[in-house]
Amino acid sequence: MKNEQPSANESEATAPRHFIRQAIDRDRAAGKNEGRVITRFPPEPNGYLHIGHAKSICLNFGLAQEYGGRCHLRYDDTNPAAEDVEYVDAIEADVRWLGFDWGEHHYFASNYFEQLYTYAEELIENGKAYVCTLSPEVFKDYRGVPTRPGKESPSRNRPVAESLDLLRRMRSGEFADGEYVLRAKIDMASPNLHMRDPVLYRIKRFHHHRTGDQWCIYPMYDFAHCISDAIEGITHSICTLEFEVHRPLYDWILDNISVPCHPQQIEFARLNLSYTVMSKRRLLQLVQEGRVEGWDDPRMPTLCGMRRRGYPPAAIRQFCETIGVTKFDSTTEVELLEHCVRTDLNKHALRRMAVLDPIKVVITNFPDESERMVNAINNPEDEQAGTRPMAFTQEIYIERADFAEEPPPKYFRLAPGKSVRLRYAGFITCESVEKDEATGEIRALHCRWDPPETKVKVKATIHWVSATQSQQAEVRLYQRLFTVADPMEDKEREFTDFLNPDSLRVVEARVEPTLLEAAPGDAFQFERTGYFCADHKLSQPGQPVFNQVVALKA
RNA sequence: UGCCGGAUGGUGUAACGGUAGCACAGCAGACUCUGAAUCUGUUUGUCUAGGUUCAAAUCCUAGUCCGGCAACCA
Repeated sequence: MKNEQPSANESEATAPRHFIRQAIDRDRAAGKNEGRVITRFPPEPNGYLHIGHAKSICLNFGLAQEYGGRCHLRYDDTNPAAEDVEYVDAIEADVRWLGFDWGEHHYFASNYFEQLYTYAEELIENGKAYVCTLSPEVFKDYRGVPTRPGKESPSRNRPVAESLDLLRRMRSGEFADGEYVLRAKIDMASPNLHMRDPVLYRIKRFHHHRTGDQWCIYPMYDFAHCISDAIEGITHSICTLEFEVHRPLYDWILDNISVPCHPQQIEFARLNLSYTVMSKRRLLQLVQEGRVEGWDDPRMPTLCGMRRRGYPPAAIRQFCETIGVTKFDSTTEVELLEHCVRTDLNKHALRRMAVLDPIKVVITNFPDESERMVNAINNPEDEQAGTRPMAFTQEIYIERADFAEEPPPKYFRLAPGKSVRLRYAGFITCESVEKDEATGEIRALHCRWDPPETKVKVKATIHWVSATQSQQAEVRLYQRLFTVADPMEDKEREFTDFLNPDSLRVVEARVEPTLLEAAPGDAFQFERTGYFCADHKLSQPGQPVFNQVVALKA
């Protein structure tokens, strides 16, 4: 399937003026940054991107596009203990797949290590930072708690020259991990814990995926992030709510060093989705415990999972626009995401017939060996998609659920003595039921056939495939990964207790022969059943495996 | 019990002193060679209490409830 780029008016058409757009409008009206809008998407390469990241990606890249600016892709790779190059490539593939392009603007915080270090020395020289010798345990004690102020470190008034010397020796590898840290000199009595002389650099002997063993000291997020933003000339540094309390520190650092500009940090609420979990830690746990088949398992809320599942990127973008941007911590119902997926696929997916749980129907008045070609419409939403021929034969398969021996009230489909229309192929009336004598299981239905021209009044049309011409294909049916809307709600139990044991069901379906030519990623609507997509991992040439993207509405 | 943020139907959002709107979900109906799509109708909402005003979701005061913050993580 083609990955169409998001058009500029894709978001503008329905764009509500959420508070970040309003802030940017105000800045531009006031002539701030000469009206430029430069944003950034700053993932840490320590896990795979999920639908929550998509919200941030669409926001940052979308805003840049909307205002004629640009968005940088920058890795926040300041903690080599957690990060790996494996994730870098995966992140890029996901952002591209979503439809966004960073152009030349591809950066790593680690590219700035030398500059960052220079700013650290500047801070010391200005008396705004010092090297502290407190051990981690004592350090914690000195920090105090939210309701009680902290205590000043004995190192706080260390002479500038001494701190400078110590920092240089930290860098040169003279000390053991954790022996010294560089701290900002702010206010140990601040009600904001992050302002109580926060750590700026720590000694950490870890091989970095980009800088190798060049460094044994690494900057903390708070120090690296704001300066990286300033170096890149970011105008609006958009992040999630939990960084709100970091904003005073973000501003303090930039106010106390000679950076070229001072970006503005703006926080918004991260996405929560019902019937799933969204933290990297828990997603990793599902993978490691083998609860799913990997990060890209189609049941995962990861972008690679959704890609395999067959979610169109345009649907995810539409979803991200629809949910809006606020500072209110909320949970969006997964039904809305599914609605966006169906809306997109309804317009674009070719229709095909596939019988997931086949039961044989023998047409009693149809000549043996003979076949009748019918014309099936490929996509009623798109005339350009044309038609295809389908062979109607003496024996066909229909869905087991489309026959009821004792039909309940309001059951419109096939039953003994009752008629239904076969999609594009006339009508059948059930004359007799052939059962296995031992088990009572229905083996086949014997039906009389009437051509399409016949004037018959039926309430239902069902799908079918030729028994002799259809092919076998593996189809994977998915349900929600969890049985409850909020797997984290019950604090007494593990979220894995709520895993849905039926989240994956594999069936052998009978499909139209042309479906065997489906290429990985091709999406179809199996009529009356749902949307399906050829899996790019499990499919073999000529033998596709289909993932259920989403069912049709009941 | 400290600081920061937040509160509009079941859910997500809009309205920025002037008719509480949209989408999803639900329900009912129309249409239909997909019980889909489409179309129509419809149930349900401004956290509470005061105040300002001709007029308050919106401004003010007090409260209630919810989220975040005490990694040498990001």
